[in-house]
Amino acid sequence: MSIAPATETRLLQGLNPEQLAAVTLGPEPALILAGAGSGKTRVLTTRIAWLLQTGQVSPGGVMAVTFTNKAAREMLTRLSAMLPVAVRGMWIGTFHGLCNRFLRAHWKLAGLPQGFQILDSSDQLSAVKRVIKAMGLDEERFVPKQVTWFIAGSKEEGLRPRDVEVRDEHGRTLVRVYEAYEAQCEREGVVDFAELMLRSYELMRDNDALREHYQRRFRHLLVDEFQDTNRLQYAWLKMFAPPGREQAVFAVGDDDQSIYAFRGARVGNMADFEREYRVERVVKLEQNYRSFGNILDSANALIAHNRQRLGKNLRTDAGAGEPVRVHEATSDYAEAQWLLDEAQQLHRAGTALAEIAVLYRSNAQSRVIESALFNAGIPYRVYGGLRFFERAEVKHALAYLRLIENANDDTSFLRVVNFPTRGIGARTIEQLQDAARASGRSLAQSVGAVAGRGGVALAGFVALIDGLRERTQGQTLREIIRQMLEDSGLITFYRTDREGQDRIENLEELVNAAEAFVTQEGFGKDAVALPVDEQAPDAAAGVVPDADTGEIMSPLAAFLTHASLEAGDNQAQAGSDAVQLMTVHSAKGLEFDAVFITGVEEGLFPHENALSDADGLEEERRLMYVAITRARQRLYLSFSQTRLLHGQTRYNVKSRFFDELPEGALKWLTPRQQGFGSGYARSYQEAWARGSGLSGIVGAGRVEPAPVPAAMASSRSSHGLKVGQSVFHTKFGEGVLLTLEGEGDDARAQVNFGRHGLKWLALSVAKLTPIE
DNA sequence: CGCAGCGCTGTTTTT
DNA sequence: CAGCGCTGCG
Repeated sequence: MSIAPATETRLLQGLNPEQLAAVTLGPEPALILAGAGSGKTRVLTTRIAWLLQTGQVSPGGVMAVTFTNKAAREMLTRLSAMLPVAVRGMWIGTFHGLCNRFLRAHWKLAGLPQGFQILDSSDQLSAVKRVIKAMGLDEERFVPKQVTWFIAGSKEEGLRPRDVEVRDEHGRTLVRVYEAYEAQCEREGVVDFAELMLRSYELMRDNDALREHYQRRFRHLLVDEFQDTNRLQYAWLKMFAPPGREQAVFAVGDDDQSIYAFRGARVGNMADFEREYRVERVVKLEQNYRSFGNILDSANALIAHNRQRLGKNLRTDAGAGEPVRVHEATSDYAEAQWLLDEAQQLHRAGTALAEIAVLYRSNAQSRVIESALFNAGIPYRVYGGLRFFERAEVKHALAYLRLIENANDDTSFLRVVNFPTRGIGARTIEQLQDAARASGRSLAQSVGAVAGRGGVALAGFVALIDGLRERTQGQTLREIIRQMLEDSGLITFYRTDREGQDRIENLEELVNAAEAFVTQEGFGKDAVALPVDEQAPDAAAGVVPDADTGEIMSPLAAFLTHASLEAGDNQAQAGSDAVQLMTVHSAKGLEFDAVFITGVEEGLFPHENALSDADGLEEERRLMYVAITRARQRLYLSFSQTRLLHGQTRYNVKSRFFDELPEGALKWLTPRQQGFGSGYARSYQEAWARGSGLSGIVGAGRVEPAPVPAAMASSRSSHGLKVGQSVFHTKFGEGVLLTLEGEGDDARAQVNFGRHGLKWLALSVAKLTPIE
């Protein structure tokens, strides 16, 4: 190794022994179990820098894969801060970004048109809808969303239509839809996200020369968030670096933070990787640099309840710190009010608002909190809303741009053929689609087949697009977009629209985004570097065109690719000092001085839909683990007795996760519930006071009656139970009565028994005793 | 063709 | 409750 030792020393300075071991591992397969806050990104980037600096690999021999653009950017930024390296030759990016790069280079071999465009999820949904319609299927039985899910799921398992196992008629039809969808994408020259992965995988698998070329090229592959990879992504990786070869795969992940099983992530890939690659060194990064002891103790104790683990325990040198504060509220509204007060106090004591995060399990919970913050005039930012390139007006504009690039993009055609309205109605489009279907051509190619007034209007639309294409020939991206905004009538339309001002601003912003895209440093690197794909590689000569040399694709096509691959930030005022509101999922990877985890209730967190199987519960627990480990100094957990959900008051019990946290690390801000139900008496009274619920309460059997307000005594029902009431069951223990149905012997009650779940009980059979 | 009103349905999400 | 998609009317 011909390096200046001084530089190497500087690079490795400050790493702890585990990190150092990971960073300086030899060229062998390695699995790094990186706990939350253990300096994972630092290890990843330092390793790349170290490999480069010590001359073990050249930039062109490095591939580093992440899941999100943000993570990829972060890696690039940190890397270039460490080393004055040309990041140019390195393949650092998201799985999909790298696949795009690969397919742009080898489009011909992959059987794609040169300027193929990428469908985002909403484009894909409308494409599937069209297929379902065209096949004359019932959308009730073949729900477009589910069909889309089926297609993406199949692709992510590596299955083409012919590979999918069919059990019944319904399955057979699904496969036919999948087939037709593929044919349609092919015809229109578009690919969806999963297709990017699958196509790349198949090309590597089937083309020996190409595969050998890339295997020779990439010496070091680094994978971030390995626990989130799906089957196809792992298979893809194995194509670039098969087990038992000399390439070094450096997989970094944390099985305890696997929270995406529901979308196909396979934690099992970690164990498979260890086995298949015969990993000798599993390095655990357990030193945590983020949180204080009580927070980590809570996280460790909680996650210890999961059975399926590789095993890992976080530790810190930071001391115990503050206790984890627990708050019980009477209602979601009260919870929000309390949280607001606490946040204000923190802020007054010097915590920046942006360092305060409010986490929740599902988006529906944000509303109450938002309104509390809004009314108090505290700035906040909600993550996960509509993102820039997903906004309707922006998508309209992009559709025009896509048509300029590719007239056969039917998805885009349908999106804007009558927007702004130009007298092209449903029946005209119907005729056009029939004609297109009959001739197997695109909509744009079929306009001639429609007669009458509709035909004229259609011809006018096609002429508009053609005109735009001709007029913008050779213009800059900025000019193209400006011209399109004018000619399409979008600007004019929104100018007369009541709420059009914001939309016009967004369209202006699109021009800026394009400008930024063109001038940004990375231009020409990712989407734009469009290599020459010289026919099929000459296997005999061993010459394969590589993805890093070649011609430039048009700025417009590059920009459209960028827009699909990176949906942009969500609109909220980034940068300003504001409380951060988000789901636990979107909090992954982030950290804050103070964190509120709200709605820690049975049915919500863990979510009721995840309770049907043990795996579901374990994923919920990992989710809670992720939430807890976001906090640096202060952590709050709160739950509420009642919550307005779907317009109905729900009566909740505190989450079972509280029983899994170390009592010594917690501080209850509200009186701890003693024995059965003391916490519920209040909710019941409140429910009564509000006039919801209401049939009254009678002590049944041996249990003493609750103190019943006089007004209620008159409305007793025969079973003596009411909604919101705490009850005791000999088998399931304490619970809260959610619903009452039927009369007399038919009366049934739905009860939330916390860890035993939601139960329907026949009152004539079940012994339910009210608890005070 | 466009709009108003009705009814249904509610986890988590990146690319 | 609230957002969406579909229907039916003008």
